[in-house]
Amino acid sequence: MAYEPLELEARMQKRWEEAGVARTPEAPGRPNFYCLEMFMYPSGRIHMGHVRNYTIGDVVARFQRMRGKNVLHPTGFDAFGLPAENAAIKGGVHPKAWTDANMAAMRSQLRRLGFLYDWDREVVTCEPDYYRWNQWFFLRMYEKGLCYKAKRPVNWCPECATVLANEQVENGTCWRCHNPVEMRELDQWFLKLTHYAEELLRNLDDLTQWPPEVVAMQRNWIGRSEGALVHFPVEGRERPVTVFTTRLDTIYGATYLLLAPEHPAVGEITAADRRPEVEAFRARMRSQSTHERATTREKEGVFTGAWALNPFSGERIPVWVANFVLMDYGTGAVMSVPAHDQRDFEFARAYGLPVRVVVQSGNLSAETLEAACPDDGVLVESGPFTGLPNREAARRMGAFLEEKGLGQRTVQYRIKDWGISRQRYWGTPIPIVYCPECGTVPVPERDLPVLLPKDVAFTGRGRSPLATREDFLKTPCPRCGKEAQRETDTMDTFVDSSWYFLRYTSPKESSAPFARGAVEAWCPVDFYIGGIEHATMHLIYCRFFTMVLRDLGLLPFGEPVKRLMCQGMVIKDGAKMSKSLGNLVEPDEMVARYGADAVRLNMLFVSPPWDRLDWQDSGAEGAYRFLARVHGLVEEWAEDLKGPAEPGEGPVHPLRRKVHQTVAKVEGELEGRLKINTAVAALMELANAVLAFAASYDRSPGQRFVFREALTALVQLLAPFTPHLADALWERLGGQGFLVDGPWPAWDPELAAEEEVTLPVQVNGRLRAQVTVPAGASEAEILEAARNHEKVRPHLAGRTVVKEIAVAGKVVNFVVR
RNA sequence: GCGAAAGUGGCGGAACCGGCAGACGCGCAGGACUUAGGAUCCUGUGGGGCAACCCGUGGGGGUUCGAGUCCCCCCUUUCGCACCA
Repeated sequence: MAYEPLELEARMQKRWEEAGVARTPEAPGRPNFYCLEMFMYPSGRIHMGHVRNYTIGDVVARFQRMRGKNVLHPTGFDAFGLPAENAAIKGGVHPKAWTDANMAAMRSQLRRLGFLYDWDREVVTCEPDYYRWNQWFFLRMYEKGLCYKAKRPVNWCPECATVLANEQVENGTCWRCHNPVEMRELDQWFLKLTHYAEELLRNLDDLTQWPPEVVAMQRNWIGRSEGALVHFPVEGRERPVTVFTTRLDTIYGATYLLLAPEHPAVGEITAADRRPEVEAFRARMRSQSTHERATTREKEGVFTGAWALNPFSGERIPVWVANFVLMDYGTGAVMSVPAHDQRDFEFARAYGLPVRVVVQSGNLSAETLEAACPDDGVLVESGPFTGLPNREAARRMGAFLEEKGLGQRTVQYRIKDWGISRQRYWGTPIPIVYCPECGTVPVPERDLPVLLPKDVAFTGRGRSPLATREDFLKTPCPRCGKEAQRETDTMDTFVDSSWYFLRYTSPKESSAPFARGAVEAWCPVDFYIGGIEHATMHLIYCRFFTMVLRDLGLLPFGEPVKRLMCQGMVIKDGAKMSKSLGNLVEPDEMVARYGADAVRLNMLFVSPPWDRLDWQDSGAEGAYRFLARVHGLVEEWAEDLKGPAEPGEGPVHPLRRKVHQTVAKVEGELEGRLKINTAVAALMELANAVLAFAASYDRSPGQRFVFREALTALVQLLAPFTPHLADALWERLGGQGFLVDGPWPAWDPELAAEEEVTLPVQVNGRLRAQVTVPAGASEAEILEAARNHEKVRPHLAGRTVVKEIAVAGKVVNFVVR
């Protein structure tokens, strides 16, 4: 029978379904393993990026189950979000209907690919059963002071008509639509990410099974820096201006002060002496978009007319406003030290402000300086601190600062609190009521969930659509009963994805977000796979949530994921696959042609999982041919292999050795470094060896034993990669049940060991011959064999052997003169 | 600009600890079987000589008996951050 993957796969999937093989096993006494892939946004259809991500996960999940573990391998949908709402605005479909239709289509695509998901545990975040717990967490955090409302300048995307979190702004543009982001002063709900900044940073050291680039990106994102707050008295202002600096040692070189255009002190200190140019400058800065501000490199500024006092030197220095000083980092004010900071240097040169060297690291002179010098050195012109090495000086100056009440040492983080308010419909309603009497009142737990109303007007602009529903908006105050108004913003969908992995452990739990016992049994996640684009969004947020839930007493651990892998991007014609570029490749057509097994295998084989993969439609054909050969082998010999077989006497048959080596190789890859492409290559090698063996197979019991062992092992090893074919062939060979429940073949190191080794023989490092010696040969025996090799002798003749090197199992090298 | 990763046949890639460079596959070439083949099977496939041998992992230097792998300089590509004081 020819290899007909469509028929075969349909048959196997039906039988898996009937037998319920995907149900999560919870056998007592077996170790648990939680294999998770980042769940999907229901954008429409599955594309090759999904196929790659989920195939890698499926291989690991199936392998671990074959190894005898209980494996939790769930999936679901990150079902809230803007595209559903945009579709509603554009096409008049309700976001729920749009989402449901997409999920149905994607589910069937996933099933077709044969992924072993326990669909009974599916989590869909737009369901009230799920999002009520978002509201519940919100209230718990509110009680603990980890959730608060504040009026703050926030990132606003005019295109999406909503606020964005700091993490969701890329290069001054919206992470979703890539239009320029503006700053707007809005009342927003925030989660206190900064409360965990230190722990988020510190724990990174322990995430040794995370890709180092993700750790680096998070470290950079958290952006810890040690420094000091220093108060500079300003003439004509009661309160001083406080700056943040990491270079307190350079304070004697601070020749002027800089304020961000938005700094509140600017208005106060210019009030006495209204300088129109200051207001004009601020107005111009205000009119710039975030993107414009972020990309302008020229240093621009204007003198405020005010003067400050350097608290260390007592020097009178001018106060300027500058475009490159950011209001949202530090205090929005900096002391400018042009000799030792490049930005300050450029500014000073542009406006003719004084440059003073205060850390001498050679023979720097203010007159000849061409760029700022940030190097370490010895303090000069620094009052009582002159002569000290600058690092030592920084310590003493910090102590001095605090002693004299001039400021304090502090730590600054770049990471900010997480703004979660979204002025949109398709998300979790924020469970807050505003009462004219009682103020901000949290919705009592017994009234959860606050249901998202179905019918609203999708204006797509301005206020949240929820505000258009009087019956949603107006509600009695939970505290005093008077008429009050609900919060109409919804939550950022990243809240939904911050804890979904916990919900999978007990998805039907109705009295809590998750069952404590179930979470303790399965979590933290053993292996998590997803795209690196979430390095500073989802992967920070879910770590934060885990810490918060731990501190709320809900979890016994503070890190969600033990091992993380980021699969490489699937690109097409040099560009990332995306709907907007129109280069999405869906698996369906190829699956219809070559079968799911071939598509999966090709995806795994063609490059290491974490490398970028430029998609070529042609690849699956090779995988198909390989599978057809294996299929043909089993079809041809299955009957014969039922005949008498016994292990023969004498040396280990080379095919047996290859079998045991291959099991060791594949097992090692799937257990360890996961360079899955080389595991697939090893399977192909084994298949080639079996094919070659079959050509001279003599049907003796001894050979039959070797043949049967080899073919059986090959089929078992294929099971995680190409489960349909493997199960079908397993049945053909007389195997019981489905391979996902094992057994995984055992390998014997003695059978895998080579009896002879072939060593390269070099003369002066150049390859001259190869010698084959017994595996246990001594150094002397190896050298003897090498010396006498006919191709080596001429190279040694008439020369003096200076050195003989024999590295067991590796190489022989003669150094001659 | 700063930071990280990477550069290997016509292509995807392999070489895990410094030890035979190019596993495995695609493609290509020749052959077999065929009415035919874009099916299947066999053989070959880094370059030059077609033998001995020489050259070869972005370029240049170095360490070593031995370097794709380690060190220094340079080039290129990709990714991340982007005035973080």
